[in-house]
This record gives sequence, structure tokens and C-alpha cells, in this order.
Amino acid sequence: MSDIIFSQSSPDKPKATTKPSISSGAQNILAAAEELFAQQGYSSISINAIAKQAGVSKANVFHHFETKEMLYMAVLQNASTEMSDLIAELDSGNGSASQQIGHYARQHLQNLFDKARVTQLILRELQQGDKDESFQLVRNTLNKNFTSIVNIIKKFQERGEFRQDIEAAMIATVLIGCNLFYFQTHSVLDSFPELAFAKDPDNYCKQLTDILLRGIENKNAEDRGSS
Amino acid sequence: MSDIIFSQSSPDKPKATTKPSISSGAQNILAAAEELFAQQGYSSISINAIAKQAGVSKANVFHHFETKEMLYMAVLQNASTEMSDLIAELDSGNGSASQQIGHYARQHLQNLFDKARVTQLILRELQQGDKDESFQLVRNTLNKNFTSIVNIIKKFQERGEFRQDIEAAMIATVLIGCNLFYFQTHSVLDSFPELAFAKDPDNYCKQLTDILLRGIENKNAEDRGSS
DNA sequence: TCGATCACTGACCAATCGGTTAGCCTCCGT
DNA sequence: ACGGAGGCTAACCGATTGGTCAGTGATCGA
Repeated sequence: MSDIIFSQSSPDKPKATTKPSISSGAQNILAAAEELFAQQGYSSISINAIAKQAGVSKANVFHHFETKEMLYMAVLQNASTEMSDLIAELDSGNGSASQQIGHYARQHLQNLFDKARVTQLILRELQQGDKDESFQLVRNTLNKNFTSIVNIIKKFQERGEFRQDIEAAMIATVLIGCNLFYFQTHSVLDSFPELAFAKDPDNYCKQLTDILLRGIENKNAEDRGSS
Repeated sequence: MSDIIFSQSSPDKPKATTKPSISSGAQNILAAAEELFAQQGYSSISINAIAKQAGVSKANVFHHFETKEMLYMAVLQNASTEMSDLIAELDSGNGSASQQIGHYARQHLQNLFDKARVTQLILRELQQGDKDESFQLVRNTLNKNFTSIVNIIKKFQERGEFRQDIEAAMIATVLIGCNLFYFQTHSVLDSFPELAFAKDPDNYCKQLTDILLRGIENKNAEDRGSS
């Protein structure tokens, strides 16, 4: 119900990224598999379930994909590039450093929710990271995610707008980590009455940016020097 | 290899928490199930695998636990109380507000690594949160986690040491979120050469606390050339 | 128009799944 | 010494799993 808040920012634009090389039959299967794998995980989902969801026979699934695992890898590959494309499109606006970070954080979070299935798939892989090939995919996606934001931060560090005694990568970790954590737990957090921001990603993002930029320490109080 | 860094802080103390009411046979099965479920998830693990790991027959597993799902719930219940106990024991030391937050963050992170299997189980549940009963368990554990740290933060807010225009729950979210994210991705982050802190939780925690307290913005006005 | 290729299907397969049953063995109170 | 209870097992069950195979029908270049 309250999920409507998290829905698409831009409804649907005709994407040119859909590969025409893949038959529509295979596309249906991929889409069904993506949804189910994202919801339930690899081993909870049977080929039968995927076939049913795609409206085809089980044998047809194996006609397009050699094994269940290769289907999963194809889904993951799709998800990975989809996410990478989204990251590449991220812009941080052109306001002040503070505004740009805030803008970036909000856009990043919106991406996670817009592509919830993709995010879930990657999150799932992140959690075990034992498989060789899939690990590389997730690793690359996360790396792009990192590099994208690290570059922005470094720019501001060089300009002297951000502190230089903190690793840019550390700042990126905090931002991405918090956003992913919020994505993955907002439904649970939702059930804690105290957390106003659980239902309101805008509010969450605003406060996160505030903390990130200015810290939680009260600077007005005459603070005895730390350490 | 580098995992040794994350190992137990205090090797092993004779815990009184082990329930003597449960037979050792059932305990073995529980332990095996906990390990396997944490590593691979619910549906990837067969009762056969658990029985083999525990060194008993499959039928014996069903002798102690009615169904696979009830075994899983027992494992989750165990994990939940174990984590709750750990949270209850958390102290934030008795230094300055900054020191206490840093201390708490470090201890919290250490807990996650010390009880890695438990953490993984809870993280897994957090990710789907569809099951009724298990959802409640995870929700409670996370709630305790939150309340524990929120109280500390509120204390400092009332004392005027922390800003009061930020929700305490939001600060707690950042801290817990970052720690969980670090726990769950440090092995992936590890493969990014730039991230020095990926292998060094102490360093990570220090920087996180620094950001959390003081923010990343460069405030030129303040001199107090410390750090 | 032919024949080859293609997407697609129902029927089938061995293996494994969660779960049951009958019975063995050991311990323990009487 | 005995008998019941409980920990434990091998053998078994129907259902489902990932995967195969032979065949059907439509499409399309020659």
C-alpha cells in the first residue's frame, strides 16, 4: 500500500537497450526467471515454476537455456548490465557540493527501488559470493557503483569542499551501504512505529545526506577537544 | 588468510547459555543445520545434507524435529536469542560521547563477525521477509538492536553532545546499516585494490565513526588542528 | 514446392526431495 | 530381571527435481 511511494520515478520510456537479437520467447522466460529468482532465490525456484510463469512448457525453457544454472547466469548478466547502465546515467546535478551529493544519493536510492528485482538479485549474490562466475558479475557491478561515486567525491576533495583525511572509498561505502540497507530493510523498519523515514525515502535521504555532510556532533556546544 | 583479523575477540569462555534441556543429539543437528542454512540458505540444503553433517541418519533428524521448516525455525529461534543476548551485553564504555559511539560501533561490528553464522541467517531472513513467524523473529532482533543504540544516542542528544535535529533512529540506521553492509560485502570489497579498510575492520570502524561524528564537509572556519 | 531450420510440446527418465514406518538397541525405574 | 521409553537406523514412499527425447507445426530460402 505505502509501497506506491517507492514506485517508478519516470513511468516507462521506450528503452532501446532491449536486445532484438534474443527471441521474444527467450525474453519471456528471462523475464519470468528474473522475477522469480529475485523473489525467492535460485534453489527455491523450479524450472517448472519459471515455465508456468512464462506461459511455456518446461522443455521449451531447456530449448533456450542449456541448464538451470545457465539460465540463472543469463538473468544475472542481464541484471548486471541493466544496473550498470543505470549507474552510468547517474548525474549529480550541478549545484553545490552538498546539493550534488544529496542529489546523487537520492537518485541512487531511486534506482534501487525502480529496479527492485535487479537490486534483489545482486544483493542475493552479494550474500554468499561463492560461485566463481556470478561473483565476478556482482563484483563488477558493485565496482562500477563505487567508481562512479568515488570519482565525484574525489572531485570535491580536490576542490577542498570535502575533507581529504577520509578515504573517498570510505565515504562511498557509507553512502552505498546505507542505501542498500535501507532498500533491503525498509519493509521491516516500517513496522517500528518510531521510524518516520521508513515510509519516506525522501526524508531518509535528506537526513542521510545531512549526517554524511555535517556529522552528528553538536558543534555549537563548547566541545572539549576529542582525543 | 586475512580472515584471521575478523576472528573471535575473546577466544572462548564457558557459556552458561547452553540449554541443558535439549539433548546432545538434537544439539548436533541444530548446529549442523545452523551452519549449512547460514551458508547456503533454506532451500539449497536438504535434510540429508544436515544429517550427514551432524553424523546421524536422516530419520533421526525427523525424530527430533517434525518437519524441515520446524528445524529451520528452531535454528532461527536459537540465532535470534543468541544475537539478542549479545546485544544486551553491549556496553559503550565510559569515555566521551565520541569515544562511546566509536566503542559501540566497533563492538557491534565485532559481534557480527564473531557470530557470523547467526548474522548471515538473520540477513537472509531480512532479505525476503515473507514468512510470518520468521519475520517476527528477525523483526524483534533488529528492533532490540535499534533500541539499544537509539537509547545511547538519545542520551547524548539530551546532554547536548549530539545534534537534536536528527532522529536518533536515523543515526542508528546509519550505524547498523553500514556495519551490516560491511559485514556482508567486505569479502567483495576486498578485491578492490583501493579499499584499504576492506581487510581492516578497525580502520573501517574508525573512519565510519569519524564520518558519523564530524561529517565529510570541510569546515574551514574551525581550526582546532587536531586529529 | 521442397526441405531444412526453428520454436515448441508431452511423455519420459534417474535422482533426489521431504517425510513415514517398523524395528533395533540401550538405558532406567521397578 | 523385566518392560517400557526414547534415541537411532535402514528401507521405503509418493512427489518433485533438473534434464532428455522424439516428434509436431510453422516459417522461410532456394
